[in-house]
Formats: sequence, C-alpha cells, structure tokens
Amino acid sequence: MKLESQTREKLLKAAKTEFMEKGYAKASLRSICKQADVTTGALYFFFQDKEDLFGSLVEEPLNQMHMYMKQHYMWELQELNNSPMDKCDFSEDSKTALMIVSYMFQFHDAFVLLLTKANGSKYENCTDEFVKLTEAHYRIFADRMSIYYKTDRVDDYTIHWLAHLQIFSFVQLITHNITREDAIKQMDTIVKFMISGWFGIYKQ
Amino acid sequence: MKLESQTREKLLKAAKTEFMEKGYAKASLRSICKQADVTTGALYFFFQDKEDLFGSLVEEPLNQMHMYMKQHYMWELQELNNSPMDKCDFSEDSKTALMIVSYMFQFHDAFVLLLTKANGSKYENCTDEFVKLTEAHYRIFADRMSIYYKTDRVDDYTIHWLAHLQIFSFVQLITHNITREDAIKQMDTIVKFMISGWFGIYKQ
Amino acid sequence: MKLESQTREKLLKAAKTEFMEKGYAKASLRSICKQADVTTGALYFFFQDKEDLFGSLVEEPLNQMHMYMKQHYMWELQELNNSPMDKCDFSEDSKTALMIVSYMFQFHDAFVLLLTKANGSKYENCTDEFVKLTEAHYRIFADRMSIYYKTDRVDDYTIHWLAHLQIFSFVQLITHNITREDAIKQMDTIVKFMISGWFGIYKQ
Amino acid sequence: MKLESQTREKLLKAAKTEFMEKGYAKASLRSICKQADVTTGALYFFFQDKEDLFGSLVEEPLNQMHMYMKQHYMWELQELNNSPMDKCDFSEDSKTALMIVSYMFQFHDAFVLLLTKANGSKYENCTDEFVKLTEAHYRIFADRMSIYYKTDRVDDYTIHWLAHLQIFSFVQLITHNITREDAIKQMDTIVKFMISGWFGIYKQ
DNA sequence: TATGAATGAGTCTTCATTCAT
DNA sequence: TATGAATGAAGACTCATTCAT
Repeated sequence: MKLESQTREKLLKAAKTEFMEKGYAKASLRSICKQADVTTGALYFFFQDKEDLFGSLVEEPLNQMHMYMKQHYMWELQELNNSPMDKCDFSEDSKTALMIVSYMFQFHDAFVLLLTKANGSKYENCTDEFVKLTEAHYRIFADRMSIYYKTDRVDDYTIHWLAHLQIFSFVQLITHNITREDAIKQMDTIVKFMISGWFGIYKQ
Repeated sequence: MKLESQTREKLLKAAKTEFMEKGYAKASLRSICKQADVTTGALYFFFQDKEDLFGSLVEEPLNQMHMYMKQHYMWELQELNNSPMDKCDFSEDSKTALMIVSYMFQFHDAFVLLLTKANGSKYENCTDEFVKLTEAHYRIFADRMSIYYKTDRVDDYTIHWLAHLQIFSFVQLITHNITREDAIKQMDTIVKFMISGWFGIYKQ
Repeated sequence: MKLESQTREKLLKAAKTEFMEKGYAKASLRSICKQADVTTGALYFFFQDKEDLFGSLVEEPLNQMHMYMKQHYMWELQELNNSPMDKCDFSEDSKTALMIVSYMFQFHDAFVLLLTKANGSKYENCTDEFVKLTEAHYRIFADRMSIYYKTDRVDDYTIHWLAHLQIFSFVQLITHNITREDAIKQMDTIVKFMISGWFGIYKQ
Repeated sequence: MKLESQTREKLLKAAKTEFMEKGYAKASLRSICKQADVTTGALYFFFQDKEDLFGSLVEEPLNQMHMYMKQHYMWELQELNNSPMDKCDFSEDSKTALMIVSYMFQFHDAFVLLLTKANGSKYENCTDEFVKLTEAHYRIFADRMSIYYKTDRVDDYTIHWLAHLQIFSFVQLITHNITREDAIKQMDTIVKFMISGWFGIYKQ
C-alpha cells in the first residue's frame, strides 16, 4: 500500500466535488486544480488525463462490485445445480440484494459518480455491464423456472428488461438521498415487488 | 415558395443525427452546419440558439405527451371516483400503457433524444416530469387499495420508485432497437409484471 | 419634400430608440428591424448602410447648426469691424448662446445622438467641428481684446480650450434631462461665468 | 526567473496600443494576441477576460487618483472649518490642480484610456465618479461663499456643471498632445479662469 | 417596394494537454 | 515532485451586408 501523497489526495477530493457537481463532461480540470490549490502540471504528474483522474475515483469499487457479483452468481448457480429439481425459490435474492446495496453504500460517492455522472467518459455505459451479468444469471434462472412450471421460455428481451429493472432499482437507492438503513428497508419492498412480478409473468 | 425551407429541413436532419450521436452537450453546431452544408449564420437565421434547435426536434412531442398523460390520468381519476368502492382493479392500465407507447413510437426519434440525449439542455430532467405525473396518480391509486385491502399506507418513496420504474420501462422500449409491434407485445409483459408486483406489496 | 414612406418612418423611429439605448457601435440593425417590424432588406432599400441610417437621424440638424453658427459668427465679425475700436464687449454672447440652445432643443434627440451616441460612426468627432468654428471666432475676439487691454496675445491652446469649454457647456444642457426653459435659465449662468472667466485671463 | 513575465508585458503593450487605437469596444483580443506574437490561450492565462486586461492597464492609477482626491478634499474641508469665517479664498485650488495634473501625467496613457477609450467597459462612466467627488466639495464651498457674500444659494445643477467643467478641463490636458510642463502652465490659466468665473456667478 | 434567406468573417472565451525547468 | 507558462483548436454566437425574387 503506497504512501499517499497529500497533493494527490487534495486533487482527488477536489475532483470528486467537481465531478459530482457538473458531471464528467462538464467538469473542468482547471477548476479542479484551483479548488485543490495545485497546479495543472501536478495533476498531470499523478494522473494521465481526465479519464484517469475520474477512473481513480471509481475504478476500484467498480471492479470489486463486478467481482462480487460474478462470484455471487457463480455460487448461486452451483447451489441451483446441487439442489433438487423441485426447489425453485427466490430465497437467495434478498441476500444478494443486501450484499449489493451494502457494497454500494460503502463506496457511495464512487457509485453515484459511476452511475449518474460518468457521461462522456468511458464509464458512461457501465450500467450495461452490471445488467449483462444480472441478465446472464436471470436467463439461467428463468429457464429453470420455465421447466419447473412447464411454461414457455421467457424471451431474451424480457430477461434483459428485468435485469435492467433490477439494476435500475439499486441505482435509485443511492441516487436519492436516503440513509443506508432506509435503503435496506426499501430494498425489501423492491425484492418483494420483483418476486411477485416474476411469478406474474409465469402465471396464466 | 417552399412551405418548409429546405435549409431548415437539412439543418434539422443534420442536428438530429449529431444529437443522436453525441448527445446535446457534446454536439457541435459547427459540425451540424457542415453536415447540412450550410453556414453558421443560416442556422442562426432559423433557430435562436443551440437549445432552440434541440427544442425544435423535441418540444412538440414532449408537450403533447404531457397533455395526453394529464388528460388520461384525470379521466381515470373520475372513473375511479364514480366506480363502487369494492372495484379496485388495473383494467385501465393496459390501455394507458398502449397509448403512451403508441405515441412514443409515433415520434420515436424525438423521444430518444429527449430521454437519453438531452443531457446539458433544459430538457435533461424531463423524465422527472413524467415521473411526477405518474407518481401523483399512483399515490391516489395506492391509497385506494390500502383502504380496500385494509393494509398500511404505502410510503411515498415506494410510490416514487414505482412511478420511476414504470416510466423507465417505457423508456427502455424505445431505447432498445425494437419495432413498434414488439414493443407493444413487450408492454403486455411489463404490465403483467407490474400488476403482480403491486399486489405483492399489499400481500402479507 | 418627398412623401415619406411609412416603413422608412418606422425604421427611423426604431433606429432612434436603439441608438439612444446602445450608442452607434453597439446598436444592432437586426434589433432595429425587429423593433420596426420590418425586414433587413427593407432597411437596405431605404438606407445604404448603418452609417447612412444614423446619418438620416442627425445629418440635417448637424448641417443646419453648422450653417447657423457660421453665419452668426460672420455677422458678429462684421459688427466688430464696423464698431469703434473702444467698443469691446460680450453683449452679443447671450444672443448667440440662446440661438444655439434653442436650435439644439428643437432637434433635441438628434443632438443627443450626435454628441453622445455617435461613437464608432463618422460623426464621432463632430464636436470638434463646432469647436473649430467657435475657436476661430474666439481667436479673433481674443486678439481684439489683447489690443484693447494692451496685454499679451492669448495662446492658441487656451483659445482652443475655451472654445471646447463653451461647446461642452452646451452639450451638457441637452445631455442632462432638463427642460428647454431650465436650459435657457442655466445658460445665463454659463454665459455669466464664461465672461467673468475671460476677463480673469486678461487681468493681472 | 523573470519577475515580470515577458509575455505578460508584451500583451500589456499590445493591448495598450490596440485600446488606444480602437477603444475598448472595438479592440480585438485576437488582434492583440497577434500583435504580441502570443496565442489566445496565453492571454487567458494572464488575464481573466477582456475587461481584466483593460483593467490591468488602468485600475491602479484610477484607484490612486480617487484616493488622492478624497484625501485632498477632506483635508481642504478641515482647513475651511478651522479658518475664520471671513477667509474665503481659492488659494488651495492651484495646489489641488497641480497635484491632479501631475498624477495624471505620471500615468498619462492609463488616464487617456480611462477617460477617452473605455467605452463599452465597466469604466465607461469613470468620469462621473470624479465629477461626483468634485461636486460634493464644490457644494460645500459654494454654500460657504453664499453665506459670506450674502447671496442666494447656487443651485445644484450649476454646481454639477461647474464640477464637470473642472474635470473636463483636466481631461483636456492629457487628451491633447502636450507636455507635462505645458499642461501645468495651461492649468494656471484654467484656474485663473475658473476662479474669475466663480466670482462672476456671485456678482450682481 | 419589400422579402427573407444566406453569407462568412468576426466576437470572446474555454479547454485538455504539454513541457522546459 | 511540482511549477506555471503556453498551446491551438474548438466552443457558441453576432454582425453588417447581399441578392434573387
């Protein structure tokens, strides 16, 4: 773990403020440097360019989240394969959601930047990545349910939409100014709603 | 004498392309003019400024949609008031959704611009307006259901989230490249999902 | 006298307003046309260019004033030559001043434009013309007094400054928002002051 | 390490030339940069905007002059209050004038810019400030004289005009191309003229 | 008489980035 | 480590003027 330079820290702090206020595209490096009481050159010593600066604020939480989700979904898949064919519930969903929300709140600002202020940067479509992961998982799960309930296969668009809906709901939780506790409470409602919704699709 | 100036049309076409590609903020008027093979001055003869140009592509469908939604919700409210207290269903929802989706597809590009490319313009929060309208309507409907099912009042945040979810689902329909027909089919699934979700919230 | 077109009149009126507000340089022909509810082309039918438009508002009063002053000074010169050598007073000055102020008030707006709003146009140094005329007259008068009072010749710079002072005082009268009556009253003070000042220069 | 950046100096020099030639409004930053052989960006590194560039040429002398005048007038006021009631002369006026003219010549160009080339900038009415200061002082002095000579109070418009006349005379001195020495000589005439003029107003 | 579309050089200003020191 | 001067292209927008109709 490297000893963090004070200048670098000042820059990161100022950058966070600026990006939060104006979003990636409209943020001004000049303005960040001034706020950090640091020269332009200094910024370019610590960061390659604007994108790198933004990345320094969000990359790690983003990658971690990806990893967590992948691992979690892999584990759930195993569970599913090991369980008897007639077991087909959403019991794990609350836990998954709790994990995701918890992690998001741990790096609250990074995720706000990532999910609502990244327009113009290479992260602007980062939501899609989360959607893709979730989508893959939902695809498998949905097929399992189709077999179990003997219904038609749910089409890909619907799966995509459902995944997007799920991610969107998480995004909402950190976008709106609520506390971690309220978010978790709210998450319960979300999960309840989503599960009921899923069953609705399978019902005739 | 051409009723619609050819230059104006060329500009609008080029503008649409540019805004679609880069979004409002990053779009360049210079680039638009070049693409339209027209001088800067010409653009400013037809449009007041960048925002006016964008508005010309977007304003009318937006206003119409607002009007339609307001009218529709008002009408539904009356229906609700006139119906017996024990009637409490979602029968109108499909129709509402159909109307909205139909209108959106009629001005497909305008709504794509409005809902996903307006960042930086005065329309950047236009989704919120739709959410607000829907929210108000949901609030009333939810209270009615609470009374009917003798459950606790659904809290405001949940109502807000539900409205946002609904709008988000519509936005998805025109954002993803699907035909009007597929969108309408998809919409059925959405409505089914949403209704089931609603009931899920009221269930113990 | 030509039958004045209504459009031309509207343009002149709008132009006067615009020039008064913003001055020649910052005035916008577009803005004038819009205010006059007339197209750009129309303006260029009636006027050659911006300068011509401005000129149409001020040229005539300007020329008239020049003529009046020239004539008046010529007449005064004759009077001076015809009068006995020991007559050397300022008795005519009040009349001259009255004439000038009266004429200025008759075309009040034109002179305000000319004297305070002409920056950027060919009239921007029009004051100098008036100064020159007055200067020439003062030169002669001062020399006469020098001979009479047996003093040194008043140097050219002083003459120039005195002429400028005189003109400046007139300009002040129409620049500040006072009525014609108050201006004339004020003019008496000015003349009294100026004459006393003159004598002060000749005194030891 | 140069204390005064050469580029900044070049810019200031070019700016002075340009402003002198065309006045604030018509001066072009592009032209200034070209003349200084410097890029646009460089200008904006040293100066915030056009007004700041102009201000850098002008602000300090302006403020100093204000201070000097205020201090001087305050001092004169004290003198007046401490002196016997029958003392009522203009003995200080020459000194005041000398000070003002001296200071103006010390920053000759700055005052030319300020007084004749500032149209369009925030300094365009700076003359008025000087007039106001002088006016306030004249008001007091005139009232004193009225009491002493037992005449009617001189009205405000006259006081304003006199102050303006005084300032105008100073402006003339640096506007016309004369040396500091000639200006000081000339100033004597001006003071003599003004004093005689004042008395003229009080005479019957 | 008048329209109104079109020109194109010009305005000030902002920006991310570079580099010698 | 950091400075701070400098780049130069690009941004939106304004303007007086022209001209075919």
